[in-house]
Amino acid sequence: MKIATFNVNSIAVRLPILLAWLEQATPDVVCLQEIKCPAADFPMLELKGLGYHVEAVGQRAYNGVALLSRAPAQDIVRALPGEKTDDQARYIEATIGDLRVASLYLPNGNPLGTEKFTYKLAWMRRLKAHAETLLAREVPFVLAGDYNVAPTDDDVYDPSAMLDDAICQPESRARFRALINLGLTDAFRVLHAEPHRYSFWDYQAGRWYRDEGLRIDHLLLSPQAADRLVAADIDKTPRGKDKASDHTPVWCEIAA
DNA sequence: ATGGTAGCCTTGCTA
Repeated sequence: MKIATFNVNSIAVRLPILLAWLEQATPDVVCLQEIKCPAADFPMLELKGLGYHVEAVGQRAYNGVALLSRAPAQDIVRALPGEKTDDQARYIEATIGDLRVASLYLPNGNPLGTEKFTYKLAWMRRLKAHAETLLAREVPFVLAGDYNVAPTDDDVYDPSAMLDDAICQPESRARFRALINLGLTDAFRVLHAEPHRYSFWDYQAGRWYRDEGLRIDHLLLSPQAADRLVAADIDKTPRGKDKASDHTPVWCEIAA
């Protein structure tokens, strides 16, 4: 089963690029982030036309996540547990085949010293707690999405330029490592040792043209899913097109 | 050089 994560930065604007990528890459499951629309406005028909079931959690203007899957999604959870007052559309999880799959959009957290960074760290604490719950169920799972964390300086084009960014803070990285230390596997990194492979390039300052990016989109696998990992990579093709997202898809293949 | 660009339903916010 091929599972991908793609922050589209508006599904309305990115639909042509997404459809072209689905036809070329033929993933079985796609975790989308930043759809930036209410679920009712999601372009269901176009995706059903390519053979995908669609489940989305959205809101107006910001955030929003979705799951596309060739097999129907079952037992859907539409929010990250642990905070009833959090109404930001950042999490959806479902059973697809024999896997539990989540599409998550972790808060960016900038600027430092504000409630935005506090919210990011609290969200990461909740994600860890929920991962522990999933591990206790002993069902293979994949937590895929835009983590807004570059795990190490190898995942950053210029660490000195990111010293004051929430994406590279020691606290952000410590909470990401806490997820890994539960026994989760970074699907791309475990198969690719080479540094400076990116999934995001800022629109500004010619970052894409100069390959100055960040690796912040990740697929974290439970031990039972990691045992079945056969391939993973970043597909830069969609980022090079006209009207591209600032992110590009990351994918992994889990043996049946 | 504290800018630059993109998408929001905009005159600023988020990234």
